[in-house]
Amino acid sequence: MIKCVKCEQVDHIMKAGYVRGKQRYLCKTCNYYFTHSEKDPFAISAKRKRHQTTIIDIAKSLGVSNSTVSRALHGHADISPETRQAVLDKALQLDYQPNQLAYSLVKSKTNTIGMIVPEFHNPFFPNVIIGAHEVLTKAGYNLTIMQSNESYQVEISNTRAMLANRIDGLLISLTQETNNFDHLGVFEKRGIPLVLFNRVCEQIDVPKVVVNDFEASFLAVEHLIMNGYERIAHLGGPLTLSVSRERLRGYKAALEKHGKTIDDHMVIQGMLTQQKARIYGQYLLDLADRPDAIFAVNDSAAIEIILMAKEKGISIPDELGVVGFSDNPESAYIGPGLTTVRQPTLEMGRTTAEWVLQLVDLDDVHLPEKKILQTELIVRGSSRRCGD
Amino acid sequence: MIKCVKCEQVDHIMKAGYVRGKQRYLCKTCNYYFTHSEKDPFAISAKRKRHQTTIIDIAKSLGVSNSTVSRALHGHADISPETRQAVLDKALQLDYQPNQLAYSLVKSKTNTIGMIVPEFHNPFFPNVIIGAHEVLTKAGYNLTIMQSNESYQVEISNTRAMLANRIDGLLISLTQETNNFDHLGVFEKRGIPLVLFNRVCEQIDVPKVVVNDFEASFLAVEHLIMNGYERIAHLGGPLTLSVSRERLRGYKAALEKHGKTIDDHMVIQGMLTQQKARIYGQYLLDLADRPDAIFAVNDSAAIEIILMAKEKGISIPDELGVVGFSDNPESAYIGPGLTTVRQPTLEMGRTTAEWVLQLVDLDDVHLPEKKILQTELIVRGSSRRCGD
DNA sequence: TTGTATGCGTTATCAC
DNA sequence: GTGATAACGCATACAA
Repeated sequence: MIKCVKCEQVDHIMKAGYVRGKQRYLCKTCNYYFTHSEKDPFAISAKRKRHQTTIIDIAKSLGVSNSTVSRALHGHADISPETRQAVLDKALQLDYQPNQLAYSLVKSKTNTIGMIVPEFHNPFFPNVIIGAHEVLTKAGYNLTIMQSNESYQVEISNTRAMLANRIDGLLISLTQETNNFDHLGVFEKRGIPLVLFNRVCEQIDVPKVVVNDFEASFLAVEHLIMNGYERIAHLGGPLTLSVSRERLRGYKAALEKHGKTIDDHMVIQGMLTQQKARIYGQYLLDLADRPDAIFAVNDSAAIEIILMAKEKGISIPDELGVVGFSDNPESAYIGPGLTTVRQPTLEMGRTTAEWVLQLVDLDDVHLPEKKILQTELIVRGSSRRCGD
Repeated sequence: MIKCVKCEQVDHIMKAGYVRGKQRYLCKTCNYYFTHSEKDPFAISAKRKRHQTTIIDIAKSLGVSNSTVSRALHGHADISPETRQAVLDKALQLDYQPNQLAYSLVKSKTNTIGMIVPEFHNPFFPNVIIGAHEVLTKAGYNLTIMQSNESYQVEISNTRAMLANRIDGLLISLTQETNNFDHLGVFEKRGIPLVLFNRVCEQIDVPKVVVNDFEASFLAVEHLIMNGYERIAHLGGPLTLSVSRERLRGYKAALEKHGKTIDDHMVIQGMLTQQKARIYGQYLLDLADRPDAIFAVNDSAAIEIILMAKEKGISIPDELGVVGFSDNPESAYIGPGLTTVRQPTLEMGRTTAEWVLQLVDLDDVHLPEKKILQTELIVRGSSRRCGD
C-alpha cells in the first residue's frame, strides 16, 4: 500500500509516469506528486544529511591541523608556500565550500547588509536596489532584500529577521503605515548601523538619504501656475509618510507664494493604491468647481487621472494640467506625456550603501544627518499650455 | 593633533560642527567626516564589541541551565509552565534576540531561500519576486535576493555566496552570457534544491518554470500575418537564452505554417540592451526591402523600434506592425499602443517558490520536470490593421 | 611555521 | 522537568 508522503492518505494514489527512473505517484487527495522509495536504497542515503567538506576534512587528509588549513585558506603570512599550496589543492579536490555561518558566528560579522523596502510595484525601489547592490558588491558585501509590502507588521517581522540574521547594517524605507519606530531603535541600541532612505522619519537619530521633496513639489506647482492654471488640486499620499508631508508643504508654499488660497477640499491625502487614486481622482474631476490642474503624489496616481480625464472627455493639458512624481517609464509615453519629477534612484541606492559601509567599517565615524539629493522636473505635454 | 580616522593624515583636518554633542571634523584630504573620541570615554566602549544577550545570559540570571532556556524559548513540551514563563519574561527584559547563525549552524538549516535574477531594469523580475516572496514568507522562509547583472562571472560569485550562506534552496534565472552550468551542478551534488525559472537550460536536470514562449511567439507572429503583414522581421535575444531560442522557433513556425519564406537577414539575434535595440532597429528599418512588421523579443526593444519609426515618419501600424513581449507598463501607453505578450509573472514567482519548498521540506519528492505557464496576447494599436 | 585549546550561540542527547 | 555536555564549522591567542 502506497502512502502519500504529504497527506499520509493511502486512497486515491495513482501511478503517474516515471521520473528520473523512479515510479512517480500522484495523490489525488492533496494533488501531490511524489516517488516511492521503498525499493530504492539510494533514497535512504539521500535522506541522510549530506556531509559538507570542512576544514577538518582537509586537515585530516593532509595530516596537518585545522588552524593551519584555516590560515592557508585565508592567505595568512606565517605559512610555508608548500603547505599553503597543498591545502589549496586539497580544498579544490574535496570541493570545499567555506561555511559562512560558522565564519560569521565566530567573527560576529556577516558581511551582509540588509535592505527593507515597502513595495516592488513601482520601478523606484528596484532602481534604488541596483545602485546599492553595485556599491555593496564592490565592497565585498552581500545584500539581502526584504519586502514589507506596505505593512507595519511585516516591517516589524522583517527587522526581527534581520536582527536574527545578524546583518552588519540595515537600509530601510518605511511603510505608509509605520508611525512607531521602536523596532528601529533596537538597531541603534545594538550598535547596528542603520540608514533610512526615501521614506524616513525624524523621530530617530540616524543618517537619512532623501530627495528635495519640498523644493521639487514647490517647483512642480509653480510650473503649473506659470502655465496659467488657477485651481490646482493635490492628490497626496498618506501623511504618515515624510515624503507626503514634504510634497504637501511644497504644494502649499507655491500656492502661497503666488497669492493663491488653499482650498481644503482640493487637497486629498490617501493611501497609495490604484483603487484609491481612481476614487479620489473621480471625486476631484466631478467637483462643481473642478480643478484645472492636479499635482499627484506619484506617477501611478497621475496616470489614473489622465486616463479618467480622457474617459470624461476632459482635454489635457488645455482643460486639465497634470503633474506626477518619480518619472516612471510609462510617463514618457502616455497621452500627451506626463510632466513629472525625476528622482535620482541609482544615486540614492549608492549613497545609502556607501554610508552604511562607512558606519560598518569605521566605528567612530559620524555622517551628516541627512543627504538631500536633487530631483529634476521633466516637463511634458500634460502641463504645457504656454509652450515653455 | 587630530588624525583622520580614515587616511590617518593630520593635515587639512577642519572642524565641521557638532554631531550628537560631539565635535565633528572633516578631513580635507580624503573628504571624510568623523568625530574625535579622545575626550569621550563612551567612544571606547562603543568600539568594544557590544554584548548581545544569549540564552546563557538568561540561564545565568535565572539560575537554570541553558538547555532549559532553549526548551522554554521553543515551547517544548517537557517544561513547567512557571519556568517557561520566567524564561520568556527574562528574555523580554534582557531584550534577547535569537542568533539565527548559531541556530542554522547546529540545525544545518537556514530557513532561507536564495534567488538570483539577471537584472532589475524591467519589471519582470521584480514581479516574479513579489510572487515568490509572498509564498516563502507565508511558509516562514526568508528570501535573499542577488542580482547577476547579466554577467556570468557575477552569477558564479553569487552562487558561491549562496552556497557559503547555506541557503536551503535556490531559485535562479540565468544571465544571457551563461552557457556553462557547472556552478549549478554543485547544488545538485550537495542536495540543495534548485529550481530554474524563465531563463532555463536543458543541460541540468532540475524542475523548471517557464512560459509557453514557443506558442506565444507563434501566435504573435500569426496575429501579424492575419493582419496582412508580409515581410515580418524578428529582433531576437541572444541564442544562449532558452527564451530567445523558443521565441525564434515560434516565429519561424508561424511563417512556415503560412507558407512564408524565412529571410535570414530579417532575423537578428543580439544582446538585450537598449543600445543594441537601436542599432538593430536602425538596420531593419533602413533595409531596401524594409520589413512591414517586426516581432521583438521584449517590449524595450519594441518600443525603441516604435520611437525610431516615428522619427523616420514610418506610420504604425499601417506601414509597420510591431509586437513586443512581456507587457511592460509603458507598452499600454506608447504610440498607438504596443501589442505584446503578457507573462504571468506573479504566478511564476509563486510556482517556483512552492516547488522549491516542496523539495526542501520533503526529501523524497520529485516534481514534474517543467511547468509551462500560459501567456496572453494583448492586442493593441501597433499591429491592428484589420480592426480585429 | 605549525599545533593546541578555546569560544562563537545554539540545539540535542543523554543522564538524573 | 532539568542539567551537563557534545556537537555544528570556523578563527585565533597562545604554545611549541
